[in-house]
Amino acid sequence: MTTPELPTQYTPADVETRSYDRWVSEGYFQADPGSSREPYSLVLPPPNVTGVLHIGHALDHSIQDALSRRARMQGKETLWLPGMDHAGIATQNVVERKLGGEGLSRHDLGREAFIERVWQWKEQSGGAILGQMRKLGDGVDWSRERFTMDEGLSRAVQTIFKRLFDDGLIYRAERIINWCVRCHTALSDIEVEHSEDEGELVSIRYSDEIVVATTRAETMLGDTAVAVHPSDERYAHLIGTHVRLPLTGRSIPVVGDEHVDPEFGTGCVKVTPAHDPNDFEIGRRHSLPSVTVMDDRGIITAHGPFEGLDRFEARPAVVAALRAEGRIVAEKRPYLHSVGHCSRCKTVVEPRLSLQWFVNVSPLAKAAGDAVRDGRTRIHPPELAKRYFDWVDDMHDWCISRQLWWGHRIPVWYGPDGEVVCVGPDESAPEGYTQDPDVLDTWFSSALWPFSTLGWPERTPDLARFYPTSVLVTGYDILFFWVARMMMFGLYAMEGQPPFRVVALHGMVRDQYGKKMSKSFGNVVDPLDWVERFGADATRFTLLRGANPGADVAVSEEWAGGSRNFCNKIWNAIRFALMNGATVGELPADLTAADRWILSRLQHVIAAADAGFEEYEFAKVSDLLYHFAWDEVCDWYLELAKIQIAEGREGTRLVLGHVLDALLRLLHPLVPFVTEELWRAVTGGESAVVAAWPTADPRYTDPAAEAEIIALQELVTEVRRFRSDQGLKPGQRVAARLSGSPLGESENAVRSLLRLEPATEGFTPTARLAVGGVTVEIDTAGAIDVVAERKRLEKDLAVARKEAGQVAAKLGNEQFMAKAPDEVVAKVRGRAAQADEDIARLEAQLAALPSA
RNA sequence: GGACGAUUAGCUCAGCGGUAGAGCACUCGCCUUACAAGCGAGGGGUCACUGGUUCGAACCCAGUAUCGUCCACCA
Repeated sequence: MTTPELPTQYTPADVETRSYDRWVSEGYFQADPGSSREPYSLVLPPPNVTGVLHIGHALDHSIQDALSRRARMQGKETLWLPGMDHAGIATQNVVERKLGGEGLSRHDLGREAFIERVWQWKEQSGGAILGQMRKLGDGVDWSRERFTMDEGLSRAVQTIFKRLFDDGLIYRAERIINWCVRCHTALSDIEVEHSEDEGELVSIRYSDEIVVATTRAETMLGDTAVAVHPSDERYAHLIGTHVRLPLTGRSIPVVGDEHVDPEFGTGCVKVTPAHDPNDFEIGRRHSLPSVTVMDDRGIITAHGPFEGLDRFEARPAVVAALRAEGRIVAEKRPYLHSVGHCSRCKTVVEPRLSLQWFVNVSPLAKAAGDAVRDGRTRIHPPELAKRYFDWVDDMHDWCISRQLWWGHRIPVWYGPDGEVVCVGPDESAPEGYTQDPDVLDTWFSSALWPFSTLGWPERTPDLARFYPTSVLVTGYDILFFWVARMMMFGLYAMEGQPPFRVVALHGMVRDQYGKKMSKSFGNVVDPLDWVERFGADATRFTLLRGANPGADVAVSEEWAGGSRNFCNKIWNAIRFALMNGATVGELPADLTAADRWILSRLQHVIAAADAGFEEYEFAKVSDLLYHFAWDEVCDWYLELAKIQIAEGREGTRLVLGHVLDALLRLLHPLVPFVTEELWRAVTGGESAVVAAWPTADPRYTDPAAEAEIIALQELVTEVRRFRSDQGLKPGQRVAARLSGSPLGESENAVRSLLRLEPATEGFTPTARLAVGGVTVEIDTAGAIDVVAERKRLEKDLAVARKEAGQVAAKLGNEQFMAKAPDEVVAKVRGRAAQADEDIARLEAQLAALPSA
């Protein structure tokens, strides 16, 4: 065994630069589809190539790394596949902004040169992300790194598009879509964020009898009807008549439509089919024309005085003009209403009539719902499944075309006479056809990630072996964007096999007050900053300690510091063990109670850790190991081991080695760097990465030893409490006489821990403590603070009497005795006995106190 | 407008039917040769409110309040 000199303080920067390259070059993270081991696979939610990883990614990665490292240690053929997403609109925006800084627009460059620029940016930005992942210690299979715009993944996109097209599940239609006037593209419904914004609700008189209300006055230029409820008595007689539209003088019909709520406002609605989704539907039902009054930049195109104005300039201008004509009958300002914003640039989204490509999601969404309903995929925590169903069961068709340049180009070509041809991979469009200029929504290719990365549409060994993946780990915020769509496409492309068996959702990382992190608020944590200051292990451990399933994680520097301290604690425990000759080997039969106790506790901890991992309870697992390591191993066992080693007990060295070896392996998935270093030092093994995951061994379960050590702990704590209360310095030795129930071999340990001298000639006890049948008489070699001690004993006595009273009342309650389960009654009886014992003890101690 | 979640110690959170817990913070005492990034001993909570179910409720049910999140085409 090697016994390297470990410094007294652990320095994460040193430890964390040593292992990663070796892990990769040894091929530990590289999966083999040909092995006979049970497969365990997961795909990394691909970060956007645009940015750098934020603390939320660090949480996501820490969980996945923990799961995959444990699976690997369990002997499974483990694949964690990394990669990145081209993130169409987000990336294009970033590069456009950079161009803007040079005074250029993408149009100045032209499509091809612009895309070239984006690729350059991708190389640079993507590299930064890979560096971050290495620093975090992500055990991913670099040989399988993928990018959504790779050739193979692009083939997958084209293949599934063609398949969906041929199945009639992709269609092109003129619809009202969400349009971002800044990004110049259509957006899907979920790319629109709604917020309650201030606006102005104006009521406009269209005729003597008809008043309509609107928050978007400029759209009235495109009105082609007024709608009322067909059974609204006030207006029924007007249906079929016409009114003259103010400002334009156009004559528009009054129609009756069920959509109108007679209770709301005046009961009359202006109908603008080209600029409002509801109005579009009304227009369809009544064959109304659509009049477009705004272009793709939000500039008014309707001929007249407003032409050329931006929509937000036109709005007050139109209102002013109407007021001048005496048409405004009421204004409500401020008027709070829900306004959609582009999720990328926050610009107010404009509903716009436009020709776009859509996925008919009905059959796909049904299948996606069923797969979770029948348990082929389990959503964890289950509470979040309801959200998933709500979404999947009522999904609108998905607008997939984007008027962008960066992305997968829509594989549809148009002939000179309007022919439409969808071109699959390895096919080419007929001569003279031109390709649709648009690209696909970035989530279209993300939806293929779990199988496109494994080689689909080819039938590769990876696909056969690692699909469906074992688990998907991601934040609940992209349940709809991504998870639901992977489910839809996975089930469609892979003959009903869902992309993952489990979806394990985590929350968002928040600051120490539970507030959302935002750049403007200045509370954003950069994971690399923490890695530098506290270490990657501490950063990961901090995140995992807070990771309750589906719940947000509040983190702070204090927590990170605490995690760093924990790593240091482990470091020093190992340092102590190595200095004391801890070793791994066959355990002898003659072990002390302390040895048997810690071995027994270890078995419980292994079982509990397994249970926690199975349920994705990372906070529980972290907490469990934290307390086992710190409270039990370090604070008690190590202290007892010191005494036993001084006594020359060989078994203790072996137990120490055994327990620390197992503890390091248990901790390795959570804090890989420091455990790797220490585990190699303790065991001389090759690497914790490929070490076996500990399994509980019932032979070491020992309730008697556990009871014995618990009794010892209580006794020691009580005496320490006395010493502390009495102001006896820790170093001060006092004489004591122990008697009563058998402490057996532990008496020496108790004396050592408490620095109790044997009672010799002239021993005159000044205090008598009794715990669990053991009586300790102490000669403090001087007067004790009788008043303080009496006060404390009386307080404890009062507590004990109260407890005794409560418990007696319970035992005297017939209903309780009749209905409570036996184990509960037994427990209460135990409490009664304990209370009686406490009372007797405290009374005796009080009686033994010398009078003041 | 719907749906879901939360409300427990100063802060962040566990506990989800049988004696209120953790980390950090706080108080007191300690440089006890693994660790002061440490050790020992403490203080601190009518578990949001009101009812109900139960022998027994932080935990189950109903309602109220306050936060939060998601979803929504009400002009």
